[in-house]
Amino acid sequence: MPELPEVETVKRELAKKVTGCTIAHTKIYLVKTIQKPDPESFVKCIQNSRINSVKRRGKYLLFYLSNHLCLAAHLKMTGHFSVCGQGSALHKHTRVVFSLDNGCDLRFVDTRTFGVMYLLCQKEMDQFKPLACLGPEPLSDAFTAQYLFETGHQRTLPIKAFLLNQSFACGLGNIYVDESLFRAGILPDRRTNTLSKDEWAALTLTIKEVLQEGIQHRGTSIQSYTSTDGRPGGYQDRLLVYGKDQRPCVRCGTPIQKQKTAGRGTHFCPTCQR
DNA sequence: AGTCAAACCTGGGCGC
DNA sequence: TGCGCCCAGGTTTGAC
Repeated sequence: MPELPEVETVKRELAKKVTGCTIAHTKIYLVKTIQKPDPESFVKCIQNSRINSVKRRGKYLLFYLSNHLCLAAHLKMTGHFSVCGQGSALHKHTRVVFSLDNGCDLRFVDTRTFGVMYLLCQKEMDQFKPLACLGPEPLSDAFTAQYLFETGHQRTLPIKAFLLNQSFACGLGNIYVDESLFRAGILPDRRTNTLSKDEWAALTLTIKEVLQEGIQHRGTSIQSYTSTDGRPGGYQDRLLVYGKDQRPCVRCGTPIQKQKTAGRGTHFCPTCQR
């Protein structure tokens, strides 16, 4: 399940592998992956465009192209990109293939078919709602304890729901939210209006810490995620609560509990988190 | 303003 | 071995 560290890892690898390449042709295997424009226009517009850069915003991968276009891709739960030789066998769940002028394919493979792509004009990206409504990047200077406090302290939703809402903090998903809350010692269903300034400060730090460590270890590989060359990430070995239902807490030994909060499987230590 | 459920999907894990 | 069932999850949408 790609969250910010996984998407960032993919972005860095793709930037090395496809920057400067030209898209010679595109084949769409699953039409619904292409959300905008219609598939014919998508293929036509993208043909012969050069990939100038690869960036990330929240969980979106952004391919900036030579003709003032931008290809925005969201991996959702099981989407991933791979770069491979054009002769190599197609994976069963291949959804879109971009054939590049260097003899390689950029392939989008997505088992559960939730992943989506949009082709946008670079100048209309500010008005494109899914990108426009994203909150600040958690690893940016704009993401401060003061920002979180001001955004959260008058609301009454569970802190977990708050952090999963991409318009407050973009890029966080289920795994890194559980890990950040554990490290900050805050229960996932605490209402945002009950957090003290110190707790907002602690949470700000643990979010940045957890995401940075996630990136350092090239993301978390659970179920399906691998980076562009099929190598798994390594952060799953460092998780403290996510997926640890009934296992002893690393700090106090209390069994980690699992409950549903904000509609998500949520892991926490009932002793260390208050 | 917030909650909840449904929708979109497939594969893995479970019990039988 | 194989069947049926449930669950996982990011995001949007709509009902309440």
